Amino acid sequence: MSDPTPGLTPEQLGAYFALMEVSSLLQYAVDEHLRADGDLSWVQFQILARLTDAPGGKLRMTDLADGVVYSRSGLTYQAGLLDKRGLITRSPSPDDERSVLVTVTDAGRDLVAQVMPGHVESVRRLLFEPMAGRDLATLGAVLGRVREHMRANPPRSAKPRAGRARNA
Amino acid sequence: MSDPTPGLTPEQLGAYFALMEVSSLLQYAVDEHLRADGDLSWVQFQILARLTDAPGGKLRMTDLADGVVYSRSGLTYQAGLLDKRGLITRSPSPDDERSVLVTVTDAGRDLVAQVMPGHVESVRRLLFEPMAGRDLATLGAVLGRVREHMRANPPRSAKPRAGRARNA
DNA sequence: TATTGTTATACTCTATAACTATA
DNA sequence: TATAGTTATAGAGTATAACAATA
Repeated sequence: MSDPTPGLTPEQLGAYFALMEVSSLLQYAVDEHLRADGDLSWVQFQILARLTDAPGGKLRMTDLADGVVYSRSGLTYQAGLLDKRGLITRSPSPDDERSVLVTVTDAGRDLVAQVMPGHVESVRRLLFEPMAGRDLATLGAVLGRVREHMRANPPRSAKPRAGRARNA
Repeated sequence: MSDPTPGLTPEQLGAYFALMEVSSLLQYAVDEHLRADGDLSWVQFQILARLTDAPGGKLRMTDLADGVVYSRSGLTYQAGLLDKRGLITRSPSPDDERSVLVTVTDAGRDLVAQVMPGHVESVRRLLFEPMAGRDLATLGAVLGRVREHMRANPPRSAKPRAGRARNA
């Protein structure tokens, strides 16, 4: 980090570490709130939030896996937990009998609504409070571009099927 | 996310999600490389890198816990693994008999050196390739400021002692 | 009493591979 | 044959609390 960093300028290195630390601290804080306010992990919250946002509150497992989890069995596990708690429902898709349609229940929507204010407030306080309007615009633009770049350039060892469904 | 987001503008929400996804993808990719090139996890790499960077290659467990891990037992666990592999050494501190001084071994330094090029190259390719010089400057500055803000504002439920040593 | 660190334990989450069923 | 999903299993990592030792 002092010297053995050929290929990255000190400025880049600093930005890299700052990014990793900020996201780590943010996720930790947010996770804590979700846990306390609704007994939800970050992954579970994301699943519920995506469903809440989807038309009809329904998504296929595959669509859901996309971006939330890095393996299918991981999603099955999390969906199992949410199902047990009555926050989602799973049923075979009419279109494709192989697919499973996941649907948020009313209880699921209620829980999201219950947890959202505190969640959002954490993010606002920790991430955006110290940020000027101009900074926000740049940050959003840059990170958006980086995200697209990363999605288009999956790690060389991207698994053909078990990998993050993002690559599918 | 469509509506239930009082307190965050759509722009903020977008930046928030982009940040989380970018850091998640980056960490995943980087972790994969570290694992493949040196059988190291991200946490283990951070420990070794910090030691490599420290004067004399030595740090106390407490200093090391700071920022790397969220519990002391977690650090003990990771240090145990690195110790077993001969990458670090642990010995009682002369100054304070309670403390343990962790030292990188030559093998540890070698491993860091071996892993660093690929690591840095991943980061460069994924994170900085799509980034303009001006973007980098802003990103670094903003994230640096956010990091300071977060360090100064630990989550309300910061544990008195078990918490991330950062708060100690 | 407070701090440093370890240990025991329990638990969560993840990933791999094998398997079923449908397209 | 390829895709969607589940299951079994095994392993990595984490957190809590209890503990010992030093300041």
